[in-house]
Amino acid sequence: MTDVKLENIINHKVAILALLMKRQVFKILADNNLEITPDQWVVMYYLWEENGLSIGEIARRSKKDFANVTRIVDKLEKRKYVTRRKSKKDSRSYNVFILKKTEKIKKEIQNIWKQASDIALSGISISEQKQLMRILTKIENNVLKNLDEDFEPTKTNE
Amino acid sequence: MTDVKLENIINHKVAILALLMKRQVFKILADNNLEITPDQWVVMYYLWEENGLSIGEIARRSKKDFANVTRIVDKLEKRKYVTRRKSKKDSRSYNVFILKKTEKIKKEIQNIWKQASDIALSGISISEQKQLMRILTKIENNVLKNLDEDFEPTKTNE
DNA sequence: ATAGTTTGCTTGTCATGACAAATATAATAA
DNA sequence: TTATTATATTTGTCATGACAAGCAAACTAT
Repeated sequence: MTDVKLENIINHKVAILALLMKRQVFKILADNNLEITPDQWVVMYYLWEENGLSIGEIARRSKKDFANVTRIVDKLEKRKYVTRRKSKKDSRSYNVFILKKTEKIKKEIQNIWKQASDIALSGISISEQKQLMRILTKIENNVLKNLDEDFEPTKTNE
Repeated sequence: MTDVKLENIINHKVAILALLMKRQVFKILADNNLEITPDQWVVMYYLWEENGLSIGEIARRSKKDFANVTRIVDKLEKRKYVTRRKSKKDSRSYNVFILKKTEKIKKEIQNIWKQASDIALSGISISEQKQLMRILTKIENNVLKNLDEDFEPTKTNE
């Protein structure tokens, strides 16, 4: 037998789709001369939701790696989109604040995500969309649960 | 208004899920002491399907960037999984061939994908799975179509 | 045949992801 | 208090993705 069909594996399907979608957003961003990346925007998004988050909190919310969030914030800081300020409560920690410059591009970037989403979902009914999101959330939880288990392999001390 | 909810954007949903799934497969590969990455395995997969593909053909089939396929093949070559041979038909081109060493890990890696897939899909019925794959394929085609359009912005000469 | 174009691949650069190691500070235990 | 441990962040390394530039071979038009 020809064994596993890569195209039928959900992991691969999702990986390819994510790749294509990211490529698409990159192109739209480039076409609009926005010098910001999708991941930088994701970090800014969480700051718009709650300004002054710490690096660690951004990492947790965005599900990104701490180290990588550090570097994304570095770049945003260099480009004057955000500032770091040492936390008064915990001097190991930094709070990241959005600067005014971001206001100008906020709407524009939101439009781009909307655009990308509309293209992706064209011809897909609302009920299908809901169904899709529901199943994806279920899968996400499955994977998250499994990843968590790895960190606590034996709960001997509870 | 709080504008766009990132969690509800399909692009972001898929991106996060892809991230988590990749993280999961990475962990499983590490746990099994396999010194090969998911993307390297994807390249090998296409070679198992058809041995002797060119770099370009692998890139097309895997939807990866040419440049990146070059580098993945470099690494696979260094680790003695594949060899490059200059094509007789087109001396710009290389054919990539799988070496015997890969046989040993083939089954093992297939099992890992299967495992990862099973975890992701646990509690999701077959009909939901089919529905999911169908919608994802539809979205994939939407995005692909849109990406293609960018390369031929004005079809004046047809 | 020659110039211009296309194609196949490589190399370089930047952004990111995963992970490990290092640092500083905080919290906790002895 | 002091030693140990935990936490927050940073830095370094490797793999990959996107993209641009470069090179060589193939193709095309004149």
